[in-house]
Amino acid sequence: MTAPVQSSRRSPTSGLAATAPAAPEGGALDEIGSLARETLGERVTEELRALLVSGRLAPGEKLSLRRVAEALGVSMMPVREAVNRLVADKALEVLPGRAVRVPVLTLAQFRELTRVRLVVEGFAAEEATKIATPNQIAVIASHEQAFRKAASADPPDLAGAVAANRNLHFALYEAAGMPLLVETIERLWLKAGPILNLDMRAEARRLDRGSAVLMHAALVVALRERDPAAARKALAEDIQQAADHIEGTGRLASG
Amino acid sequence: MTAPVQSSRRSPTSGLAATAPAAPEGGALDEIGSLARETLGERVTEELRALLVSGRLAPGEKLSLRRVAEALGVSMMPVREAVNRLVADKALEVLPGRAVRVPVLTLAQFRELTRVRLVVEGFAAEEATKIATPNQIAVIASHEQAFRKAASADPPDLAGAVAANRNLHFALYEAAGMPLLVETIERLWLKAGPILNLDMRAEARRLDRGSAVLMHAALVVALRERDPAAARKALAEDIQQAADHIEGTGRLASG
DNA sequence: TGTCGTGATCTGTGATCACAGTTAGGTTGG
DNA sequence: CCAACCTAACTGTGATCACAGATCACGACA
Repeated sequence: MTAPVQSSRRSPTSGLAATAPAAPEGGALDEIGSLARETLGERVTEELRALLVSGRLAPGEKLSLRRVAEALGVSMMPVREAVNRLVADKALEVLPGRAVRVPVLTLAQFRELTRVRLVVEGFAAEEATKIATPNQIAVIASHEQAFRKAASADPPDLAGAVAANRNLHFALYEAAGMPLLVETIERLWLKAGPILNLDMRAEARRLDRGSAVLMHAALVVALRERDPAAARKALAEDIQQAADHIEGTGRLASG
Repeated sequence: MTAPVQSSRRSPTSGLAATAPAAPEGGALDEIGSLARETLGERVTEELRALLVSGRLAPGEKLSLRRVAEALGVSMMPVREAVNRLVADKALEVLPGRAVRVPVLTLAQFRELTRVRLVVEGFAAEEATKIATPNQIAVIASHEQAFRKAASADPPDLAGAVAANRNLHFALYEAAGMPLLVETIERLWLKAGPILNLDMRAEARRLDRGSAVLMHAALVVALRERDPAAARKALAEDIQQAADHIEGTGRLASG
């Protein structure tokens, strides 16, 4: 005896990043057509992904299929599907005892992740700088502004900063016009999110120090001046400084 | 009333890449400890992945959960799990009508895939060249030899060439010592495999022309001479020439 | 007091069933 | 002879049940 399933749609967490087929200027009916195409399992997957990249699921935290199912108001089945997908992506891991948890990266793993991010996201930044439209650049700049505001508010709007940071980066990557590349980067963020953003939420000081703000500003300037190398450099420093900070916190596994 | 599930282990397709329990020289108890923690769903996933990268599943080919389940002697459930994982990776896709099939890449998608491969695999080649052990280089060279033999045999051993080619590339990538990077590359191959290898199987001529053989040879030389830039160049040409050839076949969707 | 055994309760996995949607094939009416 | 409809057999999705294994707490024994 459990779930009144199909209806529950008040997820407090994320705004689904729909790959919606919807036409640009759709009439009233188009929404319906694209709406129903989404499976419960996919919805749960998006939910968990959002939780991971935003750091609301901490490294080492354990998940229970039944627990999650109950919390989301669905049966165990769609949760199973979602968790399996994330496990396949190594965004979650199953312990020998069958328990599912958010992986705790070792120092070596985290460094490798950072190196890969530098290569892939750096490439995306270069490409984006070459072909971004003025409109896209404006959108990126607006996210930059939102991040700056959230970071410098008193008290700092941590959740807002995390969201704006994500929006800023992905607006940049999407401007490169390479969907597969964006997809690859999303997978990397799924792994980095729990530590990076858990930390950002925990320590407001890092925001105040403002290194991220400076790097973001430099990035926008590079975009406007169409300087791919500078864009890559700014992004690389953003990633590297965040990574250095994380290493300093000692929250990584020794393995 | 159907399947005698747990036992049936005679899948006609491939030799499971077993994480086999048997320890080489283990003391009496050691074997027991590491015993198979592999799930049926994982096994099916590996099966399908192997089918995809080797090109035995052609682009556009449709899959039926029930059909695959029966062919593999398992219930629908593990197949569902495997297919879901691959769909999440976009290595398979679900059509509006709920049918599952191997994606048919558009020309634009294929070109993007090639560009991403050049960046990521090129990076891996450089890193591998820097730190590969002599032993690893020897293994890579042996795969190169196997590929050359399979390609130049009369008649050409197409399946052997495909396998040797895969082994060669991944031995190289693994030598970079970055597991996450290898994982990323595997996902790219999952998408490229169906077209690349379907074609390699279909057209023996490409092997005879020998461009792949030459690039591989140059790669091994670069490894031995510790020349990262040369290694990257050889690999890039290998990838690019194969891609150019595929574009010429016109098997890509117009999209 | 410390330690081992034991059982209740949790875990994910797999099977089976029910269902809604689509597709394809065959038949019937024009 | 062609077209349209209608039925029957498929599709994946989701729910429910059964099960093996692991964990943890409680209790008994040393």
